[in-house]
Amino acid sequence: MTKDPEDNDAPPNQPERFQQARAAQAMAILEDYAEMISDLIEEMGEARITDIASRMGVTHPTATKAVARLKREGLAVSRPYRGVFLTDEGADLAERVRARHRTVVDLLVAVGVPPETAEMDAEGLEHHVSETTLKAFERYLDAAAAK
Amino acid sequence: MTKDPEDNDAPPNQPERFQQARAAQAMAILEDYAEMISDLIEEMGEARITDIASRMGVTHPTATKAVARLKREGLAVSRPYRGVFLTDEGADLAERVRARHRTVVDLLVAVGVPPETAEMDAEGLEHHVSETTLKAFERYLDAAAAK
DNA sequence: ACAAGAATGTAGCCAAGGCTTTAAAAATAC
DNA sequence: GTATTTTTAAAGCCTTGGCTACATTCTTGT
Repeated sequence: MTKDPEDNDAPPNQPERFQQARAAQAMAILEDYAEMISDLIEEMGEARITDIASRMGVTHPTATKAVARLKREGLAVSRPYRGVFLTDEGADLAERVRARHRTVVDLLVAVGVPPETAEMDAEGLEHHVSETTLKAFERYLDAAAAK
Repeated sequence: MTKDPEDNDAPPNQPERFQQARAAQAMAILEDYAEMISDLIEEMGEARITDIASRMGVTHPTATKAVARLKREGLAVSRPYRGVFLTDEGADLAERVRARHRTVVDLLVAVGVPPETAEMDAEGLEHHVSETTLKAFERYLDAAAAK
């Protein structure tokens, strides 16, 4: 065992890595709700709290709180007893999230993950895929398609 | 806009997908701490609260609480003012996490992600990679190596 | 028109995972 | 052997994101 304090071969940026992973996690829920609201509006013309909750697998009060956070962040608007709508910024976010989700699923499938599993895992994975990695995924998929 | 309640083309398992992503998240921090403790023991012969905290990028009280959770889950043991050690179960977990981390980084690099970015993203991604997906990654890497 | 049921909102609880501040114990230095 | 410094612990606060229970408001059926 090396108890020598000199022998420190941990990457110096390791704390930042974890901090960044935590930051990504903080965005994750907002992203999920924004995308869900966007989906619901597209499919049913409006996003009701009840529908959001049931699709997210949470109770209505939880959905209400999440929507409150979205509103606080300027991503959504709503009036009491009415549906929830996205601001331009929120709609933008939802669109980016949706595109990223597709890319992640496609990449997983491309490397041999069963589609059903790819869908499952992408739900958690997508929030931690950086811009750089996303670009790399797109390039890989393009190359594979052109093969 | 389709307000027809019949038109419900959401996958019925969508709530489960989100619930599973949330469950994975709950394990994530335990996994990170277990792996970190394992790293420190290997590198320095013991894992001290101070070192754990500084590498995780948190304050010591936060690290202490995390260790308390690990102990509660039967993954670690420690006595006051002594280092932290992993139980067999904890060591097992750490080893699995470490292996998975390597596989994820390797796969990212294999599809064209810059190594530094791969390290970064893997920190968040790894916790959401299912067994099935991990196996697929391994097969892909084997195939690429044998090419 | 109004009663019943469904949807939404509000209040309050809990655990997790951060933080700061303060206290005690251990290790070290003199 | 004592004093100082470092490490650990303890207490208490905050936010997030779940929950249940209860109150209110809409909507709908008759």
